[in-house]
Amino acid sequence: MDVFRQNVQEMLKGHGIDAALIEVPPNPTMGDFAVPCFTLAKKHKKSPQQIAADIAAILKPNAYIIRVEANGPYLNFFVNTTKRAVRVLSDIFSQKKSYGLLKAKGKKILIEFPSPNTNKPLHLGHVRNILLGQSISRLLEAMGNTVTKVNLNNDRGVHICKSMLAYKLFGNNQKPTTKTDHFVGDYYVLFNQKLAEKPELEEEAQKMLTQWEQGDAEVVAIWKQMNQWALGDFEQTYKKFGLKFDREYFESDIYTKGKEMVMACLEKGIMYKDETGAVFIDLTPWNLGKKCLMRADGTSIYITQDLYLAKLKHDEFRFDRSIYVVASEQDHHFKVLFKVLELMDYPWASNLYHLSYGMVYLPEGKMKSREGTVVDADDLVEQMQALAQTELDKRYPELAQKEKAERARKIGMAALRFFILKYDATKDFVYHPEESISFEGETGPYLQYTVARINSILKKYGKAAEEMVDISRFNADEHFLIKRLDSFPQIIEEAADQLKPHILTRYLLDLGLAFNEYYHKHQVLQEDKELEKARVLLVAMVKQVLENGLYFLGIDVLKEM
RNA sequence: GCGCCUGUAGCGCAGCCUGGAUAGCGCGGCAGCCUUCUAUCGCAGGAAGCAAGCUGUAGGUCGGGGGUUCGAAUCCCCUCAGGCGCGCCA
Repeated sequence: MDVFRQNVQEMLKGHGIDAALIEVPPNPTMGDFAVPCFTLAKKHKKSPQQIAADIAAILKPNAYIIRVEANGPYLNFFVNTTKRAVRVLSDIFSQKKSYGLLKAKGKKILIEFPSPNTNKPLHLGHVRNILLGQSISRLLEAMGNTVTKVNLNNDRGVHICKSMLAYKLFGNNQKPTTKTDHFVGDYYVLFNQKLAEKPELEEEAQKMLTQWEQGDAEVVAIWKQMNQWALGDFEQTYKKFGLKFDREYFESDIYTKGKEMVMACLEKGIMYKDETGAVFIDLTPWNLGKKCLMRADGTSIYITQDLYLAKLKHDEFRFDRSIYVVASEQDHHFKVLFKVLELMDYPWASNLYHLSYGMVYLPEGKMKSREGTVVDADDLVEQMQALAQTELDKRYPELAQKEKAERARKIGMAALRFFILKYDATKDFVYHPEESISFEGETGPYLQYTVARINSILKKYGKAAEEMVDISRFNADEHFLIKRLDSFPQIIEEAADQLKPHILTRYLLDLGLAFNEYYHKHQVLQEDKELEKARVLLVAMVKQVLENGLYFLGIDVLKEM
């Protein structure tokens, strides 16, 4: 715990004030810590104002807390800003990239994402999924956990058969001419178009699934071919996001094991067969209704394989916690899944967690993959980079093509990542490409630009920042910046504990904003060399923290914009 | 019908879990700083606003009602509106 807060706690010990009452005042001019005295009023039969004044008069400041003031019904504590500055700056200076990291937690955490279906390419929704998964993985690692990233390929089921059927009927054995996952997706769209004319296709797709499960040679051959196309080029998309998995699962490998688990439950009486022969579980006591786990014809259902996969993941990794990053549309599915596993008596069932996230819309409206009106992930990445490129062309027509393309890539991705991660995951939002790439406002490029500005100052300074500076030269604005830097480790911990990257984005914007205000008010490089040295250290540390924070969002910084 | 999520300035969001001091931030307004072949370390006046920065300013029944509390955006109940789900799809 923070040495300053500890001091406040100790000061309050003899006054019957619970440490839980200590809070941070809304405004920095009110001090660094505060205690509201309302609750003491009854006990002491005095007004809170009087109590605050009385206690303030008795409390003795020390080396850490240099001032205690009564402010109306509040007790306000002011820390020794010099001591804080020394500690914060030397922490960042010595820890560099590790500033904000914690070794303590040491849990084994599994995180599953983005788990695509192999009948269509990745789209905007997957992008949110991937960005959340990556960011949360990094945050959890920062807390000293071992994070295992796994991906489940949903490569079997009726939906897969639909694109297969369309290809079989209308594909004329054509080979892909486009990115191969897109090629597969086009047949899924085609299926749904043809379905409007020929409703019997629905039944045919279902029949195809049965044939697939029975190992029909022709069906399996089409399946293999199309899956290879889909999966092969998913890799390309993952690469653009720098995404690698520690373990990949395939639904086609595991679904039969799920059926075995269901059969076992049937024997134990946890599940039952209805009059048609389909297997159900009754979850009405938990207000989750009845759930079918196996069809009368013996074919498996999505949840069936998920039952086994949960167990398999535990068998393989002995996780302390297993996180599923999946859209909120499936909230119900996961409630059911976790409840069934609990009823099956797996002790680890309580360590499963569904990280649910909302929809992403575009200004044009909702995406429908059946109609092919999705925003494709690859197109989106490309579009963002093109937007960044245009911006750079305007500003630096002289810049070498190669350098410009590299900057455009980083800026485009930063725009995308930051815009998507800045929203609370539970919420739906509209993605505005143009707005996200703006260099002003709450964007990734704004923060990259802030870092680039600092780089520019440091470059002009010409030397490395030195640790030993005259702290007494810092003014209130500088101490305010330092206070911000001081809170970074807590922010990381909070974002990691709550699995909420948006807490971090908010912090980084605050810090960036605070720095830019400072930048305009005070000149870093100047005549007074002692002051210059101190300011150089401060801005270098601001840069370090911005970079550390952006890392957890997967955003690269640039030397120059 | 039932369940879950959401409702905070013109628009987009944070704050709600862990109740406290004037409800923050961004975009857009307005007024400036400023910029105008480099303000990413720099700065005369005028004009313009092409601007990736900053300041000030306007703008709020925290969806509505009730309750708990010394104190409610925050907790509880009711209610209205929107989204998602309640599949032998995934």
